[in-house]
Amino acid sequence: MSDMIETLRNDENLTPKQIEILKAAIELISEKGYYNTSTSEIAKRAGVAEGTIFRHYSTKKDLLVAIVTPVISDFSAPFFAKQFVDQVFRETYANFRDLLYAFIKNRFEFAQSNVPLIKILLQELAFHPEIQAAYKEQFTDKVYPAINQAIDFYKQKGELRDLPNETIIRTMVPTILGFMMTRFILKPDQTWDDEAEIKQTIDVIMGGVGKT
Amino acid sequence: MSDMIETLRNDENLTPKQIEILKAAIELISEKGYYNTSTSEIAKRAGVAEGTIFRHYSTKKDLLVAIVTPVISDFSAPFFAKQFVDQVFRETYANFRDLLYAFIKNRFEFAQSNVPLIKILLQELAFHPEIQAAYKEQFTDKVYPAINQAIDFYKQKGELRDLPNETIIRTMVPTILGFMMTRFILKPDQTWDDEAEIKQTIDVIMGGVGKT
Amino acid sequence: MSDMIETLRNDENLTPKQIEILKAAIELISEKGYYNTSTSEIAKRAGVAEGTIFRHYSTKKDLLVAIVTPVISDFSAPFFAKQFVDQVFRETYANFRDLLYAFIKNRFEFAQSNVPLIKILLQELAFHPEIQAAYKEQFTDKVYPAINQAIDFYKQKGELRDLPNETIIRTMVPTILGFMMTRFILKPDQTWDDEAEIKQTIDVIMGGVGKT
Amino acid sequence: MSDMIETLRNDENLTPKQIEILKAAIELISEKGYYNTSTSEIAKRAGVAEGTIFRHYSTKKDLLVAIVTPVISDFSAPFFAKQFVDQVFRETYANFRDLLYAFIKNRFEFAQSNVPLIKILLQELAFHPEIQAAYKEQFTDKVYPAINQAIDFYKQKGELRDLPNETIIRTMVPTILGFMMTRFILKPDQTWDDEAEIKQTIDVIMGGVGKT
DNA sequence: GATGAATGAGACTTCATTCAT
DNA sequence: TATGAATGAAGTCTCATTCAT
Repeated sequence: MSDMIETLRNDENLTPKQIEILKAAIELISEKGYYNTSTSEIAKRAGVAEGTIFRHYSTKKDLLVAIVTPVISDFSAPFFAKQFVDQVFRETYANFRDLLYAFIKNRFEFAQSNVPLIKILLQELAFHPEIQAAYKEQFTDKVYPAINQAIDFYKQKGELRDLPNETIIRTMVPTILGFMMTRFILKPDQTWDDEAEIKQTIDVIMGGVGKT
Repeated sequence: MSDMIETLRNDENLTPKQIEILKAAIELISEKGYYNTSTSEIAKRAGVAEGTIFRHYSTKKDLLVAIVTPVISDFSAPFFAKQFVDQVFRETYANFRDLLYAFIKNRFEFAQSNVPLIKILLQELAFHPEIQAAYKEQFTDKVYPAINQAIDFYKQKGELRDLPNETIIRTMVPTILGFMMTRFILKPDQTWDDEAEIKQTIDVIMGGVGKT
Repeated sequence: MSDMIETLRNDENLTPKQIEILKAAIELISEKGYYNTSTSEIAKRAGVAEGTIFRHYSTKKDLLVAIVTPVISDFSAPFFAKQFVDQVFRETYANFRDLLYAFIKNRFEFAQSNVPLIKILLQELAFHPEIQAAYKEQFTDKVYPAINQAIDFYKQKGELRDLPNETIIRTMVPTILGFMMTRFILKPDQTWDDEAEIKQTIDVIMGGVGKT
Repeated sequence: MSDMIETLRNDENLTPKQIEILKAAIELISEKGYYNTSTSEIAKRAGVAEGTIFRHYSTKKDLLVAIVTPVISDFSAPFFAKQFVDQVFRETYANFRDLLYAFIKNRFEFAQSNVPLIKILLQELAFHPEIQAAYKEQFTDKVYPAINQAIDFYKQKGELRDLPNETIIRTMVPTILGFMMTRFILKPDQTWDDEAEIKQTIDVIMGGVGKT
């Protein structure tokens, strides 16, 4: 998991103690939830004094937000940067299936190395307006327009049925998320044939929104 | 919402105070979450003394469990009672599409009148082993075998592709749940054409697991 | 000191524990100041659990305000009730000297039985806007107008020099307060001839503002 | 205010950082009180590291004492140096009125340029034995004997009534302090005719203790 | 001398739970 | 059965002080 943090924050300057705090907090909160994890526990596991936590994050909730918001932006960032959508889509992916495959594969790998963070995000999103705000900003500003554009593009190419974009999205998103949640959170210990599952997920989506 | 509780508990003997407590608890916990709702708040909204809550539910968590476990059984109960599966399936539903429609419609209505309870269930499932136990029992013992049987039945009738049952279920469940969660929890205020959405949901599923 | 509290609050309904809390808080805060007195200390001295304090006063500062505001109103109340000023002044006190004597005597006795409370008031007034508000209300609304009226009355009777009322007040108030503070707070343990001191205080005031 | 500090400490060797620390501490403590001012705040406003404060003042209270004790001695110093009393009094001031005027005028100006320091002194005197010690030493050793001597001198000259010195002092001190506190602390923003007020203050005192 | 990250004791406050009435 | 005052353990957070750099 230290990989994860290094990955996520290699641009910020985190002191070693700060990294320990984040690691401990992620572990504990992801296991037991935000409200069942006390700052003293986090401090103990991180090997720092409790006061040290508050030197870096002035509030317990600040710590949570500091943990969770990067996941939100990192989850959507790579695939939905504007120029990516504009330029790369049409050149790179011959058809919607290919795009879908690349996308799911890529996000699958991201999810795989960020399970605890994603768990925390899903669990706490419901109760913390601060997290909701970060989430909404990311999705309404970046993800949603990008998906829309992609859908329009492949509709024009005749690969998608003439359903409202909303409907197409509402078909895709829960299918993909449902797969990933089952895979990584609900039944992470089961043995999985990931390639086959990804293909099946794509089949489901294409069956629902693709042109025969 | 009092309807809901009366419906859910018409077999148990609940005193009026107990009903007020449950109603208050459901409202508050569903709005703000279990850990952000204090027993004193529940007591105040229910119009009872704080001690009264503990006369009926010896623990705050007991109260939560008392709220949540009925939803779990009620959610699966009607459709998955063993005799229902055995006898009714083959007689009633000409094909898998019809079964799916009836099932989704029926559970849709149930969800509609139990939004707060379902919200609580989803939010707290992650943190309370007691709830997980109830959930697992219900699903492994009742729902899963029933679905399995139904799938086998319609596979034999040649309506479903020859995928592992597991895969078929993992296609169906997130698709249906994803629809309902979007419909009732994420965007309850949007105007919805429910019939159309249900059909689209069925299309997606059939596209993924049905034989062409 | 229990006298004091009974006196001050005999109209409110205070539980025994609440009285213990107030007594302990008054003692400790008056000795060591608000910021040097912890709620746990107060609880210990009062013989209650720390939580009990917060059942009655939702904040440490609330407790302080509850202690201090009654002194503010009680200090000015009896002598400055409007009807008192209107009717009693001119009938009861032949001259300003007599009024002054009655007033100082009366407030002297009040101060005597409320030393700890007055200490707290003086010490904390500077830092707590809540207390300042109560103080301002009491003085601008009640005390100040009453004094003004009395001064005008005795000016007309030719007993006071023709100074601005402001000046007269600024002569009287610090002289009286200075006496009482020296008497009760700075040197309470010295032996005092109170009657003589009161007369001297009156002489000073009359020397400054009275007509020869 | 930097004037003030330079004035007060031109004999000590203060580094620039130390001066910044003192200035910041005086400003903040005088505004918000000792307990509401944290060392980190002082450090920030002074533009130094928190540790630097503790290099110069080993304790937060040491810093307070370092701020407050000079005011105590400076307030009394010039007028009450022994030789001053002995030699200058009888030569310089024809009568008590003149002495009083010179004294009040002089201390008035001192107070005027030291408002924040005096505020701190008054506020914290009650709670810090260290400050009380400095105060007592100054007054019992220097101020009190000097005043006594002066009073005796002017009593012999027949200008003061034959009251106990104690009584005369207790008339003078609160009257003068009361005026200055009203002038500089309670209502500093009101427009004041200082000369007139000083004269009135003297009138009050003379009315109380002077021979007619 | 100066820094500022780290400390840890202790402050205030919350709240599920108990129990005498 | 119902009450609600009382409890006390545990939580979050503050801050004067230390110390390695």
